[in-house]
Amino acid sequence: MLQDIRASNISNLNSLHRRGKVLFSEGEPARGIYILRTGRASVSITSSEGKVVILRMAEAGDVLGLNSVLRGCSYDATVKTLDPCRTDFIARSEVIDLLETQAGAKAMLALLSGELSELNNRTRSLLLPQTASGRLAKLLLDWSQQNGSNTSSGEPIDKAFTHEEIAQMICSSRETVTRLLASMSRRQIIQVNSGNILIRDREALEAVAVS
Amino acid sequence: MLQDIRASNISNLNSLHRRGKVLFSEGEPARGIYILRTGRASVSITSSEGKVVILRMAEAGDVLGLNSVLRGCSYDATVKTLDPCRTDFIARSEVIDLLETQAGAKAMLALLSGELSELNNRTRSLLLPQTASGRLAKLLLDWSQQNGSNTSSGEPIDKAFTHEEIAQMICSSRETVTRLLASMSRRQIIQVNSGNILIRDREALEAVAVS
DNA sequence: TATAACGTGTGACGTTCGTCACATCTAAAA
DNA sequence: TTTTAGATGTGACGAACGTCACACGTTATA
Repeated sequence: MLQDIRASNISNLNSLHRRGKVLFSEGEPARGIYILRTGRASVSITSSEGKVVILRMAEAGDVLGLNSVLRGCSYDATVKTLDPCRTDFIARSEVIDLLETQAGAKAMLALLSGELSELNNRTRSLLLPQTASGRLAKLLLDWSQQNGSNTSSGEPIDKAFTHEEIAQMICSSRETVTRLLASMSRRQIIQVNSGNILIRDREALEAVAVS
Repeated sequence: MLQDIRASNISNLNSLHRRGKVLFSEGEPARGIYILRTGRASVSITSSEGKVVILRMAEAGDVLGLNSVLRGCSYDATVKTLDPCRTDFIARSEVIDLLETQAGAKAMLALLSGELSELNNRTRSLLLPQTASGRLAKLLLDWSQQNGSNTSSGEPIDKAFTHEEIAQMICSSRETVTRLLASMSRRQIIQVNSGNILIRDREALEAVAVS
């Protein structure tokens, strides 16, 4: 696997980044790939007027920028750390070399395949629900599935994001997120604690998600 | 290249389809890939309530369903022909065999890479503009770029889609598309003829696209 | 030619939600 | 502790647009 690069003889650059560091921005020539070792990072796109949409949250083990590097073009998204992060970096030329090995090519195929599936899911979650409440409900359900994958609705979601960040994930505004979370709380569908969210009525949340 | 499969010894199934035929639907187990030889087809996703979003228009040479086949899961989109179409079909088992060859793996890598880039672009076009007019303007500009890639704005766009189809491409409603096209016509930005659209004022259209 | 079936044009209306404005609350820095 | 920056809560307002309803045009199919 490409992520196990430390075991190989590829020269990689290990770095530590503070919270909020931009690893690379949309439009910069793709100089190489980053492998996230610890911490989380957001993968987002930005419009010329500054609107931001977060496409996915990267976690430890994720490879960032691979497709842009393979295509030899500019990065097609911006990656910003949400926590202090440790990363490995592999320069473009070495990635291209890896492409010639059977194992390397297959590893990259698996990575791109995974990225494609994930982007497909995100696209579906963002484009199909017509309302902001639908997108928010879907996001919460996705989170609860990733978290403890128990069917029991007892597990709280410990994703600690600001309303602003959530808004960017569901293509909405900060105020709308505040209002929707408050409304769902009032209706006993969820319970918002400091630092986590608990789903109290999964049926109701699923009903909102399809609206 | 995978698309040149006719030259190889892979057993492929060549078929003719009428306009409107569904090659495969979201959720069906991925039995194999389709290679579009002639005609166009829409790649779309559907919500449980019937809302349809067209993610891309496939054209001759495009390979459909590859990622789902590689992952061994269900198709993640629905493909419907817009014209009478001729297709080749390659069963999953043969695709998996191809994966073991260096050339096959690299060809698939290139295909997935292209798909990922395209989906990224579509995502950007659909999620970043906050208004329907912005998304429509962006769609028209994309079309004019694909068409005659001349910078001269004289080339008409000969895509013949119904307002309903355009609405599904820009996540809007049929009525809104009708109204927006009429409005842009009135403002001398475009000229709508039967079967094609001419961009008369590219500057203005670009201004609408970023709004 | 008749008659659907489908695409298009347009008015009226209400909901959703983005935006502005400001208050309050929390937590980090000084 | 005080200060300050960021996060959250909430009201008011209006633009955008989805939906319903129906008229009109234009191809196909009988």
